[in-house]
Amino acid sequence: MINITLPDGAVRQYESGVTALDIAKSISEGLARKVLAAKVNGQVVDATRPIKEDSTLQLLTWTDTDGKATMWHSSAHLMAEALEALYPGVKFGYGPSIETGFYYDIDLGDRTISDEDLKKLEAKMVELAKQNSAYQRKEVSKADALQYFSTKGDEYKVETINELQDGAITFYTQGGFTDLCRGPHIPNTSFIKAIKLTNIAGAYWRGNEKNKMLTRIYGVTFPSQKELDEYVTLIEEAKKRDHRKLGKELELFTFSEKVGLGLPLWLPKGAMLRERLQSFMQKAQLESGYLPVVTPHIGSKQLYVTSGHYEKYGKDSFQPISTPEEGEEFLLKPMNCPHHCEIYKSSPKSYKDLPVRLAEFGTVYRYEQHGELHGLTRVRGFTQDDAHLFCRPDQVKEEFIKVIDLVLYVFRSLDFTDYTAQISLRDKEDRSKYIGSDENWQLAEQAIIESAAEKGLNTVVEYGEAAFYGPKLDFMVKDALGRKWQLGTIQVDYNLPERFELEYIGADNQKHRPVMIHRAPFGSLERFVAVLIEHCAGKFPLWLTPTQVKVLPISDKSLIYAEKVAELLKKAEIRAEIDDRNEKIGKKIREAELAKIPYMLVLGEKEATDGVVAVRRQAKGDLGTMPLEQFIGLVNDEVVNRRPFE
RNA sequence: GCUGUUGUAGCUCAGGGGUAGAGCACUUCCUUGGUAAGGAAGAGGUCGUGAGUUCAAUUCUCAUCAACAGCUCCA
Repeated sequence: MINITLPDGAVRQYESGVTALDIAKSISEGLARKVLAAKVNGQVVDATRPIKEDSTLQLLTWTDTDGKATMWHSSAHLMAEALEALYPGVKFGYGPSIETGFYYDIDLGDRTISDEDLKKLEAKMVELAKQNSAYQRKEVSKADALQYFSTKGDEYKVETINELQDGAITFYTQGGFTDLCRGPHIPNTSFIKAIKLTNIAGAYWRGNEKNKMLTRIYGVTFPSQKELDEYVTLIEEAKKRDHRKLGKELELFTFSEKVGLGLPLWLPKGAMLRERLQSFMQKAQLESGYLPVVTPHIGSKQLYVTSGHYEKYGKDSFQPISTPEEGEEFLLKPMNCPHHCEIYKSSPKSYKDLPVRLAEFGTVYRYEQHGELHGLTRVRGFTQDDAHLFCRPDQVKEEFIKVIDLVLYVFRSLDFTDYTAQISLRDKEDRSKYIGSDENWQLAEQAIIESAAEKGLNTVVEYGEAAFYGPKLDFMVKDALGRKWQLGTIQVDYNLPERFELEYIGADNQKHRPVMIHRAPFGSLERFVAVLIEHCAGKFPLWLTPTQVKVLPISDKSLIYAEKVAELLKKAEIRAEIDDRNEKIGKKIREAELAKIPYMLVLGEKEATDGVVAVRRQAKGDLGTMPLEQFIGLVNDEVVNRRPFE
């Protein structure tokens, strides 16, 4: 007999060799019907694997992330089975589960597959799922594994097996399909009730652009049709939040082929929104001891040779522009830090002067590959809320923590709660991508890790995500469609001070090297606005929104009163507009609602007579009448406290 | 940059070998209307661009540009 400890702490006894599924059945049949996989001693395994020693056990169902992942991974196998049935000879790459759903990379040879084919494939999957095929695990020797896939002619699997250790290779078979797989899998295909294949895309074999491009089919499955319907609704809602769509509708920004790809044009409403964000940041920075600086949009090529940017990105950047006579070369600035280093150097510094915090909304230009451009989130010209802190080594941590505080203050002020703090470190294998000594990197990494820990940040570590001159603490958020973007970033840098030979005179009257902290809480204004739009679905908080109040006279008869009200609102520094068109009130309201104007004042003869305003709140409706002063007080309160829209 | 899909009016989209259509927006007139679309008339497009096939191309073919999805990249 063995002891099984359940999540609630209860310990039950079972025969050795019992499976998680057996245990589930012993608890209740209903539970057993829902079990997708099991976590035994912290490891996710098949619910049908025998347990032979005392263990802790958690039964995984659809509500567990690992349960979903197992189901989706099994769904990838089901899709592979369907593919093989419909397209004999198809070869398979990788087929993992992802955050929502799964994909499988396949090689169809000369054939192509279209969106219409996905319907057939879905139908085949449904048909196969109904056969209740069990997912059967089998341990195989490396030789046998190679033999199987060589015979089958699947070179991708052969390549994968060649890199595996003998003795650690398993196959899973369901129905007539066998795949190389570590597992785990759901007990059988009947759990997969609703299937949606979402899209087809190309993907390089093993993610390397030098390799052959395979066809990737994405899909998602659910335990019932109801959940699939909910998912479809969710996707539709997300699409409505897309900042590219809302940016157009709300007249915030536009693009022009003639101006150039990835070069956003800010329309008046968007520009004003941007300016408000800038003033907000400037105020916060002034309070935190930052000093403003302004630098030009171009800099001598030599500047970037010194910084190392030229060597690293020179050929993948906009190429230098040169003077007509002398042929001097200048680069559009891709970074503000070299300029700021030169500002630091413009006067000798004492240890008493540090830290020096130089801030600039610096517009930078980077060549991004054509296929990378994406709305405002990935552009070729953008403005960073950049600053560089030059400090003594003993000040690094304190400064770093203050910057974290600032970033968190910004996020809080804008109601951003869903973000992750990512510690971006060097690639473990390839160190050639980075400049500077190991010692400096270790110091920088340590400063970041310690500061993040001290602030109690929830962090994830990502290797290979560091900048070439130093590690970063990146604040990541997701867009409406679940794509992850880096917003704020804080970087510790021991390398640029060396390259620029930055110095200060210490208390010992000797020259010392300062440490630099690069930081941008918004990251770029473009990306930040994009994410903000999606975050609030275009319903900006009152302090940011372009038009705060729309004054709606019911007819010409109340026009004079309405104009007076609009005038008084403007005097109170409230962004008010009047809709004096010859239209019915219903239409004016509808349009203001669709434009997501937070407040509407409906003014007719009654209000004019009583000297009050009838207030309507976007999406909420009529709030009744009140004196204008009271309404102004309401608006000011909402603005001062930076309340979110709802 | 790579693979795939798409490109028709300011916007959203229909159509299809014989030189184009809807809704919204816009203009004018009528209407002075009380909390999400009042009525009528009108204006607006060489169907992304360039070639080819054809008596004839916006429609078919090719190239090119751009957008979208994914991959790769991201100081």
